[in-house]
Amino acid sequence: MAEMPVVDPPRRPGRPTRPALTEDTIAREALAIIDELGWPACTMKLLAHRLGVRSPSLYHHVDGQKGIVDLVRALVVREIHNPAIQGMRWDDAIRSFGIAYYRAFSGHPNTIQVLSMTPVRDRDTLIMYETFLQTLVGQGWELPRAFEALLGLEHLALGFAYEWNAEDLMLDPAVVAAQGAPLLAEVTRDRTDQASDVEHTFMNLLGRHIEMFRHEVDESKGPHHEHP
Amino acid sequence: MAEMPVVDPPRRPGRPTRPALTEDTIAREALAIIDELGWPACTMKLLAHRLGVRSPSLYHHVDGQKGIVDLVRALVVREIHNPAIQGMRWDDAIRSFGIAYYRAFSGHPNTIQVLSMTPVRDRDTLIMYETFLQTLVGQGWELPRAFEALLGLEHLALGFAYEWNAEDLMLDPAVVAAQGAPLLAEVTRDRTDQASDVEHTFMNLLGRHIEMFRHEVDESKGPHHEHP
DNA sequence: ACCTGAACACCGTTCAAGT
DNA sequence: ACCTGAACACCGTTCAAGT
Repeated sequence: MAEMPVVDPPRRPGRPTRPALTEDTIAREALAIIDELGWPACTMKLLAHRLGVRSPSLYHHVDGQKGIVDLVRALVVREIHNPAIQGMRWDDAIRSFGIAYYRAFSGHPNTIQVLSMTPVRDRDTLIMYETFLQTLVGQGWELPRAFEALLGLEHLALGFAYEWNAEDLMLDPAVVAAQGAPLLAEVTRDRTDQASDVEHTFMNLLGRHIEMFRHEVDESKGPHHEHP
Repeated sequence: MAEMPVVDPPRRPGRPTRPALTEDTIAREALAIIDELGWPACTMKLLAHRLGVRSPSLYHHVDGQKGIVDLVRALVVREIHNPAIQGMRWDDAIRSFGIAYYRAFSGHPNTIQVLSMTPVRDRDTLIMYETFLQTLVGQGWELPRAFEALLGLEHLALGFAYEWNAEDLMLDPAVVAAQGAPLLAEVTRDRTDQASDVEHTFMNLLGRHIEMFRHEVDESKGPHHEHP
């Protein structure tokens, strides 16, 4: 049988006639690897290999690993960001943003552990935040309250998306069962069956969250009623 | 001047007369490094060095890096866990647990990014969760609801503790200011001054959270009132 | 400008040797 | 049982050489 060479030189040294890489192709391939295999698997070597290139080549297009984090973040944020929330009432805007946020990260749960714990530097993400803040502040919210709402929403959505979808489950049913924690064992055991209910549960909690904000907003508008 | 040897052999090979390490001393030193320098700095080499030992020695006491994560988690959880919540009314139990959770992680913000994204395997943590669930279920909560409350509480507390205290801020005021996001720039710029208000704000949101749960519990007990 | 191979510093982990 | 030095495999990153 004829064999392919074991070590494949994907390309000989020297500038190629047409660039082999783009920021965009790098970003998409990185996200694909993370979705399939998790963050730790997304090494410069594997990423380069799947792009038909050697790892040092990446440094001509991206600012190392931090740059790759930025690119992946921008890719996910692009799924979330909807400029149209500016025209919505604040409660609809919060709901819309929350759902989009949840859905995007449910689709890419393995990105959460790095994206949620890494400094935000890319413009796309900052603009998305700014749009959210403007929408609320434009409707009478105090800025710090709007920022709290943003953070609260993020953590709610990320928590749900991560806990139920991530590769490395926080609570492995097998581990839990081995210890003396029967209730915890029950709730983690059933969890996989309930996967379909998760979005529904999230929606529910999101609604509660919005009601919570509504009370706050009403209060900040003063203790007097319109119709005493 | 007499100089200390540059390379210090902390101890010659062979079994020492008295063990140089303990699970506990390793755990405490690891937490100290993380608090001071952040997770990435807590390498096996530095940890061993600060304990007056070479890195391979650690493997006689701990199951590698994963084992160290478990030890650090147990240390932080020991600051949170309070068995007495079992005797409290559910709303007091939630408040007490939430505050303890927040305070512990505010004191160790650099642990969050690994502890919150790593599988829980240690007994101490599982017992703490189990106690929380038992307290709520024992007062008529449905188990899935109690679990949601636990997750929601964790994410609320972790989010606050991390966002305001961590080494690597998610939003660096300098970076934000350089982009076109004036509201976000304002809120992140002021944030450092407001550090003292953070706990107060958290308490506020925690209270709202509990009220949210109260509505849910009331509803699940049926639509009829005690006194029609 | 852009890809290559070689090289560097730095990881975690294993293990035989020594007490 | 427990610490050591040596060794291994694997990282990210830099850089001179080549087109």
